[in-house]
Amino acid sequence: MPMSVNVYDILKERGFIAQTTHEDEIREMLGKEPVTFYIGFDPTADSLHVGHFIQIMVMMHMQRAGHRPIALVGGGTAMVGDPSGRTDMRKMMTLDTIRHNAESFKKQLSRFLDFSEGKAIMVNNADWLLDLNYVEFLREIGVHFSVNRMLTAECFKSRLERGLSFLEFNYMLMQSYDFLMLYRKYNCKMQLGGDDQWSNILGGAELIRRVEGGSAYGMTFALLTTSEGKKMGKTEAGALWLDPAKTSPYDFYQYWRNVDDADVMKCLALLTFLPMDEVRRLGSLKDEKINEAKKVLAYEVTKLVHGQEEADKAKAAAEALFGGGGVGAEVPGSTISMDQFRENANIIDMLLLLGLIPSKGEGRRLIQQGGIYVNDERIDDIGHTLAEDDLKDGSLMIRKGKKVYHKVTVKG
RNA sequence: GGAGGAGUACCCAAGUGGCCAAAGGGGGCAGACUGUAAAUCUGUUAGCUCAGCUUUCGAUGGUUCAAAUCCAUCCUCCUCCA
Repeated sequence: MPMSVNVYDILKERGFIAQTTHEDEIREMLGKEPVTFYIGFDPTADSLHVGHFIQIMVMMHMQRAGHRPIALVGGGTAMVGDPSGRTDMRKMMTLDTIRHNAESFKKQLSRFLDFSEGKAIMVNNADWLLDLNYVEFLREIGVHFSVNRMLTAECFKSRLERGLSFLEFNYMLMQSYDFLMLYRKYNCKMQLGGDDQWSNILGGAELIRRVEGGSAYGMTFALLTTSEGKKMGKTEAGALWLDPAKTSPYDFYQYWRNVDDADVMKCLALLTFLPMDEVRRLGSLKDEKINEAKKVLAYEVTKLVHGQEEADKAKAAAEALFGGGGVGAEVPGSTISMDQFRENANIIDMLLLLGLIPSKGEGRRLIQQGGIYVNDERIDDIGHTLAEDDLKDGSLMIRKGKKVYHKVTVKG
C-alpha cells in the first residue's frame, strides 16, 4: 500500500498529538504498514458532540492513510463510568439508556468512516465485559495492576480529594482489558483518545506487553479548548451536538462563525481537511479580515458534519440575516397556525410559545433592556401586541439580542 | 461501628429569629463600543395577573406573631478513628 506522506506527520503538523508512548516507533510503524487502531466512545448521551468529533477526524485521517480504525462503543464501560477528569461521580445509567445511546452512536459514526469491506470495524465492549466472571477477571487482569501506581495517575488526583468509588476505580482495568481483547482479536496495536485518556491508554498498552509480550502503543490528542483553556463546544444549551435534531445545522454553523479570533487557526487545522498552507493563510488574517477565515471554518465543519446541502443552507441563512439582505427561506424558525398567532399576539406570549424565553419575567427584562425586535423594529413596550399587519407574506421575523433570529411563519 | 463537619438560587459562597427572594464572585442574558471576535463598561439573573402576590435555603414534622436561621426525625456527602 503506497503511503506518500506519513499520517503521523500530518497529525503532528495539524496539532492533534498531545502524548505518545513511543514517538519514533509509532511514526515508523504508521509509515510502513497498515495498522489497526481503536478509539473508544462511551455512550453517555444519545448523540456524539464536537469533543468526539476531534477523535473522528483523527480516525478519518488515519483511514485515508490506509490504516484500519476500530470504533469501540463503550456499552460496557458506560455501566461503570470513567472518573478521568471528573470531580464528581457520574450518574449511574440504566441498561436501556446505554443501549439506546450506543445505537445512536453507531449510526452517527457510520456517517464518517467507511465500514465497507472491513475497512473499519465497529465493536461494543458490552459484548465481552458484561459476561465477565469476577474472580477470573481479577486473576487474569487484576494481578497486573498496582494500586499504588494507579493512585499516582493524574486522572485520579482530583478524585482522591473528593472521593472515588471502587466502581469507578475499576474503569481503568476495564478499558485496559478492551485494548487487550482487540489486540487478540483484531491485532489492534494502537489505542488513541483524548488526552484525558492517557492513563487508561497506558494501562492497556502495558497490560498487553505483560500478558502477551506484544507491542502496543498509545497516542492522545489535545482536547478541544479555547485559547483561555476552557472546553470548547459548550453552549448555553449544553454541548454542541452532532445530531441535527439536538443542535441545528444553523446553530452549529453559527458556533464556528463566532469562535474567538485566537482559536480560528487551531480549529481549521483540527476540524477541516483544508491543506495546511491554506489553514495558515486564513489563520494569519488580522482584524476584520479574519471573518473570512471564520466563514470558511464554519462552512467546512458544517459540511463535514451535516453535509454540503445543510452547510449551504446554514451559510445562506447567515448571509441573509447578517448581510442585511432579504429574509431567505432557510432561516431558522417555526411555523404556527393563525389561531396560535391570534391567541399569542402579545409579544411576551409569542416569545414563550416560540421557546425564545424560558419565562415571562425573562421576556419583560429583554424588552425593557431593548433586546427584542420584530421585523427589525425594537419593541419597547412589554404589552406590545402583534397584528396581522406585521405579517409579510405570512411570516415575520423576531430577533432576540444581536444574533438570535427566529422566523415565524403563520399558516391557515 | 465510633467521633466530628457539611448540605443555601445555574455553579462557588455569605447569611445563625423579623430590615432575606437571600451579600459577594463566576457563569448566563440584554445594552453601549465593535468585526456576528476579544477586552471593557452598564443593566439584569425564582415564578406570576410585577410598586402586589405566590413558591424557594437537603427532606418531613414541630416551636414562634414571625424560621435559611431554633427543636425532632430522616436522607446525602466529607474528614478522622476502627
